[in-house]
This record gives sequence, structure tokens and C-alpha cells, in this order.
Amino acid sequence: MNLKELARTLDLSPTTVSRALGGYPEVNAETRARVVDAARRHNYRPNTRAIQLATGRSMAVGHVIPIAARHEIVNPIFADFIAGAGETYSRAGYDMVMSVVPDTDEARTYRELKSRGTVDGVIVHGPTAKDPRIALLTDIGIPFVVHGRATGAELPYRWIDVNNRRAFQRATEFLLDLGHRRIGLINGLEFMDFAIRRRTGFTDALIARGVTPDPTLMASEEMTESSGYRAARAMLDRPDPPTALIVSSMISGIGARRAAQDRGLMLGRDISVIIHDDELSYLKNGDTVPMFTATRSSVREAGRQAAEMLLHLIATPDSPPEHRLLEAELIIGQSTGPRHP
Amino acid sequence: MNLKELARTLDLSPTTVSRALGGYPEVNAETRARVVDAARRHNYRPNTRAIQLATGRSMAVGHVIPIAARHEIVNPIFADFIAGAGETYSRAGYDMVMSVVPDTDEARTYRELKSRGTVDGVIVHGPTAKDPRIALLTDIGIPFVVHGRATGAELPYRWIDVNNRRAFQRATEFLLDLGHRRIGLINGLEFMDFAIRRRTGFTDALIARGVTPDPTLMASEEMTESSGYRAARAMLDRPDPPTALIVSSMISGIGARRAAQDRGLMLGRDISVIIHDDELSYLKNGDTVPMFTATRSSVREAGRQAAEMLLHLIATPDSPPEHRLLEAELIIGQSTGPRHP
DNA sequence: GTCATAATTCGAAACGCTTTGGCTTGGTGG
DNA sequence: CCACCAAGCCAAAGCGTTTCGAATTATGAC
Repeated sequence: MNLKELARTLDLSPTTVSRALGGYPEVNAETRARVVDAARRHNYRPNTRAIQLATGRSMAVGHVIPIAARHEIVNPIFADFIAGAGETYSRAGYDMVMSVVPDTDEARTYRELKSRGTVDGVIVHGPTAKDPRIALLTDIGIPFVVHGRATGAELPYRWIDVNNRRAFQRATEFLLDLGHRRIGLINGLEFMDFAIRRRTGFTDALIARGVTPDPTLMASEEMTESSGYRAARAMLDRPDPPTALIVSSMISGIGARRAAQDRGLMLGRDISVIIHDDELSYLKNGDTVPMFTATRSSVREAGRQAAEMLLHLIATPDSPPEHRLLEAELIIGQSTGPRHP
Repeated sequence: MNLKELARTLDLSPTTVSRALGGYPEVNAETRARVVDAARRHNYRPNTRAIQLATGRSMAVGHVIPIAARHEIVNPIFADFIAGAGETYSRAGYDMVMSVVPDTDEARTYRELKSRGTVDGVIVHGPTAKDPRIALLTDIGIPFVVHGRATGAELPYRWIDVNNRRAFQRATEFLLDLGHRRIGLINGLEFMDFAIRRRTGFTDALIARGVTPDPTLMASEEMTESSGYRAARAMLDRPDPPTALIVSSMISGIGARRAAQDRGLMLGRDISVIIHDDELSYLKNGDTVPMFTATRSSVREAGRQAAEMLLHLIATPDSPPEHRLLEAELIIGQSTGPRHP
């Protein structure tokens, strides 16, 4: 069932039917009611492709996911972000299209997305310092919103980010307040912007309290269980092990916990651990009481908001660059305690 | 730059240009070379929407993700599956469109996907026993492939699945061989088809060796860390705790590990644990030696193959229903050992 | 040289919708 | 009674492709 057929059954012109359905004012209320009713009865849905061709908008948003040897973006955080963004898209009648491509093809993929008219805008994931995609997308002319920030980017751009620096600063201060002086940082890969900021927050807090950051107590790795384990283990095996750890993700935190337990250390008593908790749906930080003390910020909510920002940008392309900085909560759980003498 | 413009600069008709680019034989080799060259120089890409309108195919595949109170499908397994499928799509020039919708809207979403012509086919995730989507999609007439199976479905359908029954049977046998008799099962939600099959494999193996399955040693929950913890803890707190556990996922396995460690039990010595390992990219089962003994099967590979099957189905709609049953490997890790007397 | 045949190329319709501009109709004010 | 206006509707021109059928030109056989 298409427009023309529907119009014929109603004995109206396609123009009028289109307008009636589209909510345009110049159609008689009674006529509109007839049309709407018939459309429902015949289960009519306008063909998306045709609309897109006629209007020039694609009513779709793109997410390109580079697959790389180095840093795997298809991670749990990504999944929850997508779920959040997807909710917003569905409600707004937008499609979400995902391109999984080798990272060497990333630029080409964005160009194609534009030149083929596949999407009206894109979300940029996992920005690095001085991320080249910002210049690229600006150049191509696709509306985009960045999830995170890219230190050193010269051009203005829209972003939504957690205040990573502040979060890790507070976490560090919290540990310092508990008497900890040797604190390890198990960070994500530090070419990622968020990891840089976290590290800054960490060292800033230490320095502010007169503790000299010890480079050997800072690890920077992919945030997997095993790398968290490895990093924690390496630190704990030293002659002067840290008494506390700050870990950049729940998953590496679980690895760190395993390392501690391997050494017979009990979390919260023998060693303190703070993680960053993205509130992933299947990795809750405990049911009632949080198992880890954590800096908490829902990545799913970030996804929702990022999508809103993008849709808004698409609707009003000339709006001034919008930024949103989400503050992480500090949640006190069972994994921290005063320094063990 | 569009077809018409390109044709004009070449002093050819759009027809010929289209054919030259489309690889049709009836165009002079020399002309084709000119066209191809010009297309590259002008950075021409045919507009996807227009192609779709003209051909009737959308060159896109849909994944609909219901968000439900009960069972969250946006889970880590899903992310890796998507990544695998996405690779295949990109290579084949297909787009992947994802719809995140409230589960109450699922049927409507599929109908729209069809009537709006958004996709050429869909992948069905997380089938339950007697999954209603199979009848629905057959009725709607969208080509689809199911990741998993739906026991009790009356209609024929394409699927790719891990041999869950066999995998859990082998895991159980392995534990029995190690002398374990009281074995707990921490399964996923048992309205999910895969969970039913796993349970069957488990009980079949027990019965075959003359061990009567104990219903109180079987838990069925969402596969999160905390539910794994809770289930394991409940079993271990009994007066007659199991000496071994089989756990349906890495994540709940980690929860189970935590429960064991809380009780001072060391994995592989005091208690044996086997998990199912989907080979998630950020949750590797150890770096070199597997930490958990596991039944292993890459969900990413399943995604790749599912996508291939679907594209094949789209290309040749009348091909006979294809099924693929992937066998899981049994990987011996450090979490199992002979029964502790 | 002629004519059938093959090799190329082209014109135009079609895909399903939106949108511009125009046409009727009936009502209003002078 | 007429000019004018608003409301309501429609015809047709796109949007950027593909593709059918026809037209043109080149090729070869006779």
C-alpha cells in the first residue's frame, strides 16, 4: 500500500493525503480524519526511502565503530551507550545505522556516509587527544556530537562528557583522607582523552596534598579483566606495594580484585580500591550495597543525551556549539577503608 | 555531484554512466574507463536512497533490540555479536540498522521495518522457547535468521546456534570424571532457549551417570555479576554445598568466583567452576592460561556467520532453510580440579 | 555496395514521496 | 452585485537512481 493507492481508495489526490498525514493545516478537518482512519485501516506507512529522496534528509544517525588491533571499541561501555542513544532515536523516529569498519577505512566511511546521504549526523566515540575526526567531520560537513572530548582540537565542536578529571580527583582525595599515600592508578589507554583527564585529576590531587606522583604506580592499559589483573598484580608484587588503587573501569577493577585476592588481601581492609562505574546494565556494582567504592556516572544516560544533542543539532544546524559536562557521584562501597598500618 | 551532473561533464547519458559504474557488459571498455576515472576524480558516490527507491532493495539489515524490565538484551554478548555481524555487512556493502524499542513495541517495529522498506532482512536475537517472533516475521514476510533456536517453533526458519546441550553435557561429564557428585548449575533465565538446552545437557549427563539432579542446585537468573554471586553464595551457604559449579557466562562466573572467595574457597582446589566463554573481546578468559575451565565458542564468529547466512538468504530467498550448529570447545583452565574429599 | 547483426548509447518511464504554484469554491465587505 | 479572499484541493515537477526498449553506429558476410 503506497500513497497513490491510498489516495485512490479515498478518491483524493496524493497531495492531500500526504498533507493530511503530515499534519499540514490546509486540509479540512473532516477530510483529515477520513485519511488518517483509512491509513490506519490499510496499515499504510510512507516509504522511508522515498521520503528521504524527496526531502533530502535521511532520518538516520550513524555510529561508526572502527575495529582496530590496538583498541577495541566494541566494549561493554559502548553497548550501553548505544542502548541509551537508541532509545532517543526510536522515540524521535530516527534510525540508527552502525558501520563496523577496519580503522584504516574510517575516514572513507565517514565520507561515504555523507556523499551517499545515508545519515544526517553521527556520534563520535572514544575521542583521543587531538582526535583527527573532528577536523575530518567538520570538513566533510556532517553534523556530529562527540561522546567525550578531544584535548587540543582546534575547531569548535559539540560534546558531552563526564567530568573525568574531577571524578578522579575526588576519588584520590577520598583515599588520601583515609590516610593512603601510596596509591596506584590503573588507567585506560592514555592516548584516549578520558584516560588523560583521569590521570590529571589523580596527579593533581596528589600534588595538592604534597604527595609526589610515582610513575611506576600508574598503569595504562586496555580496560579488560586480565589487564586489570596484570597491572594490579605487578604493583602488589613490589617491595613497597600501594595501599590503594584507583581503577578506570569496573571490569579492570574486577581483575584488580582478583589480583588482590590472589595475594590474600581483602578489599576494604588490606587494600582499598575505587573504580569508575559506568552503571552498565549487566555489571551492577552490587545489588543493594555497592561492592566497590566508585565514581559513578551512567553511560546509558550519556547516550540518551548525546542523541538528543545530535537531533537538536540536525534540526537547527546553526545553533551555537553545545557542551554538557556530567558530574560523577562518589559512591562509598565496601572496597575502601582506612590505611592499614 | 550526482549521476546527471557526472553524465553531463562526460557528455554521456545517465544511463550509460550508471551502467559503466554498475559493471554492465554493454558499455565500451574505453568509455567505461573514462567514466570510472571521472567518477573517482569527482568523488562521486551514488545516492543510496535513490538506488533503494529504484531497485526496491534497501541494502540494510535490521537488528531490533527490545528493552525490557525483565531481561536486558543489551548485554556484552550482544555487543560482540553485533561487531561480528557488522564486519560482514560492511564488507558486503550493507548497512546495519538498529532499533532500540520497548519490548511492547517489538511487533510494531518489525512491521514498520517491512512496510517502510527500511531493511531487507533481520536477525533475531535471544530466542525464547516457542518464540512468537518466528511466526510474526514469517507472516510479515521479512527474511530473517535466528541467533539461537526456538524450541517448539512450528514453522521452518534459519538459525545458527552453539550446541549448548552438548557443551554443558561435556562440562558436566568432565566434572563427574573429576569425582564431583554435587554439582550446581547457575544458568541464565530459563525462558531463554539456550538456557533450557544447557540445563538439559546438564541433567542428561548427571542422569546418565546415575546422579539424580537436585533442583535446589539449579539457579536460573539474569547473567550478571551480582546474580552469579547471589546464586553461588546461596548454594555454598547450604549445609551440603556443591563441590563444583557450572555457570552460564563469564560474568556470572566472576560473581560465583567472588562468592567462593568470600567463603575462603580457592577455585580449582576447594571448588571447581566451569563457565561458558563467549570469547568476548574485553573479557578474555585469561591471557595465556585460561583462568576458568570453560566451554568456549566465539559469539563474534557466530555474528559473522549469521550475517553471511542472512545476506545469502536475501540474495536467494528460495534457498532451503539453512542451519548451523557450532560446537563449543572444552578448555581446561585453573578453576577445576579433582573433588576435594 | 547491401543488409543483417552486433556493439553502444540514449530517452524516458518508474520507484514513492514532498512541495510549489495554481485552480475552485463559497463567503465577505463594500 | 461584484471584487476579493481564504479554505481546500489538485496537477505536476522534482529527488537520484535503475532499467526497458529503441535508436544509432560499427562490423561482417554476402
